[in-house]
Amino acid sequence: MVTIRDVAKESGFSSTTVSIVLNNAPLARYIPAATKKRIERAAEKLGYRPNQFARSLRSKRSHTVGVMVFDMTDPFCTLILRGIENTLYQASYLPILTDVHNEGSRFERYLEMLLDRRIEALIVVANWVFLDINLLADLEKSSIPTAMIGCELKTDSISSVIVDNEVGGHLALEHLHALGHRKIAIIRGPKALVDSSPRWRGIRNFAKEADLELDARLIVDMPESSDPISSFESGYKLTEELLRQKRSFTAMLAFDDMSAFGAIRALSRAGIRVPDQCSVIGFDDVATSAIYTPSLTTVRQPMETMGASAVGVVLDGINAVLEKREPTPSHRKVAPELVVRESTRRLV
Amino acid sequence: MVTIRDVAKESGFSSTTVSIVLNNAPLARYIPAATKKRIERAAEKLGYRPNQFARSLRSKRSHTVGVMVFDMTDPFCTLILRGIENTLYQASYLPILTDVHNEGSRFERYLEMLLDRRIEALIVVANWVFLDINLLADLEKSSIPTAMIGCELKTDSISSVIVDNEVGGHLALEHLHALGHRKIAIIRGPKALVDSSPRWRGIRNFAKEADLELDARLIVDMPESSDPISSFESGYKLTEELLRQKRSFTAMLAFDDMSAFGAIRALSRAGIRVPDQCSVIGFDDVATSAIYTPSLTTVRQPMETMGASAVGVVLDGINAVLEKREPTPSHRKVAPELVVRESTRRLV
DNA sequence: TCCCGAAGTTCGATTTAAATG
DNA sequence: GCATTTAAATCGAACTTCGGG
Repeated sequence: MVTIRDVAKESGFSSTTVSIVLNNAPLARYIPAATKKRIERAAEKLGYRPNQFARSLRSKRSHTVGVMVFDMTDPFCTLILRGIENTLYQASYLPILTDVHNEGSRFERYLEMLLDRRIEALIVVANWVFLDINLLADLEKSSIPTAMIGCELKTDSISSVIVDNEVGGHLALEHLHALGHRKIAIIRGPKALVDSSPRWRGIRNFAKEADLELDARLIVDMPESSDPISSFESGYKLTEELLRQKRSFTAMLAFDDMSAFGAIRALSRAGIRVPDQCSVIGFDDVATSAIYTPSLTTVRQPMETMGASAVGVVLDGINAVLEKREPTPSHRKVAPELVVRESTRRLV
Repeated sequence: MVTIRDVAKESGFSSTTVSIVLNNAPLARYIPAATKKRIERAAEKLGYRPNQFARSLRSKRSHTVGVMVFDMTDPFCTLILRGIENTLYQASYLPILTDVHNEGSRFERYLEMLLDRRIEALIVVANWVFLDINLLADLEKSSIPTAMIGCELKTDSISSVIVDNEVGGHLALEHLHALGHRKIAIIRGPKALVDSSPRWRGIRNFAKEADLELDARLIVDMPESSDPISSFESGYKLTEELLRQKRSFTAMLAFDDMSAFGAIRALSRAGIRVPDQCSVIGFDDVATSAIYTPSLTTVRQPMETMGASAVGVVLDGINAVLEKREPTPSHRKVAPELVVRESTRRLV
């Protein structure tokens, strides 16, 4: 391995000078162009690459950000990860990816490993998670800039980026209502899930504004569960149950895209065509939604943007720490967007 | 930050002894249990965590593996990443995740960054990629254990884990044939894609074995393209085109799941019900396949296993290097598996 | 005082060589 | 020579201090 001393020898200067030149440190102002050129040429010739371990040991910086995902297989993650990756890339940071599989023990072990690696910030993708108090305590005392995506904390010290669920719920019902639907079945999310209640609030608010009466017999709740597949299954079973009870409805507002897919399958099995005989709207806009048959009308969470935004937040935090300012956690709520596709249709 | 010297002071021994004890180094044999206990207690009391930078600088090890994905948004990646992550976790390695967005320049920059971090091995998830010769050269000279998933190289120095495409193609056609289908439309993959030709070979082989004549007018080719969405669109357009030409077929064998979804949409738009009037089979078994309506019959690539296998390969490589043995690259070909769901049906 | 460059110290752990009784 | 412990060198880069012109 070629070290800075080799470059020093090759160029005829000391390692100090080489360091100053190659890092373009403040002192480089004083160094004549000729010297710089000779050093740069020597470095190039030898193919010198600074040893990051040594550099990090001295500077106490890793240029690394930890990314903790609660469940990689959740389709919600993919675009968020893309947004995170892309923004980190531009800032020359590298992400260490960990997947806690929704297990507390794994969370703790990974957090410890990441902290040992001196990550400069942490981003947690807390999709579909029933938060554990202990984990939060761990996060808080980690004392590095931290941002959570998809889940707001009471804890003020941790930043968060979430979608405005209330606006989203409002948007979804508004869309169905505008298409003329009045008998609307609604699948609400699991009680313990943080998204469930604001989303429901948005729905109720719109109903009140539009003077639309929601039929309690058409409102069902998803059971507690912890993964996307069970969300799909819940959507399927709940819809099947509604159909068995001969409830009549012309549209279905599902908690998320996965449960919407479940609903579509149940309707389709029962011989009810979507959207001809029943409209279905989801929430999230996962990758599958655009390629489903029929393609799914849904309320999009701008996931790539959310990932990018979380990186922005923690990068600010890192800079604050570097400049010895107090890092100010920010809580961002991004606007969802209605994406109209084939699964909803005007009531005729 | 508490250092080894703090522990030394607290325990009353030198930092040398502390290091020996806490790492359970060979010399620890000679150290009396009482000493060990005092040191361990001191370390615990102070909450000592060794500085990984210093450790790595000395040991020249990072306990980190680079993971390069060519396109994160490809649904093919998700489970592979899960397999990689899970296996690394068990071995106490951490992955640095990079996504090259199918761009050569990004590949080069990331490769450099990863090498600078002294990753101990590299895993490349080369889904859906038209390989560039230059990139391979870069990989070869990197001289760390490297494994490619999804794409075999002529280069013998780089390990690979791929699915047996020939067996898979064989399996797919065999399934349709067993259901009584004889007029079978086939969507072949893009020529430049490495998977295309072996998969087609498997199809042809089965046809020969079963004395089944493939109608050339029912065989279409996907154009060159570089992402999963265009695969979906190709499937859609090619099927639409076949229908417009009034070709008659009772089953469709798509190149992959994405093109199968496109085909299903085209059939469905044309009023042809799947599987009642036309069976469709895909390849891959991405997450969407199980939740599609109808759920998709497909040839599964055991993606999680492939990820785990790639980790196994490079971990062997790392050990070989450590023990100064010659690392032997291995080329694994895993067996695909037919997954029968709703989208195929016996011809009546 | 300004410019240029070098010697020496530091970061924190591991390891070699050596010193005790 | 044996069991036990440690001083000192090392890894590679960055920064502080200093000296000569």
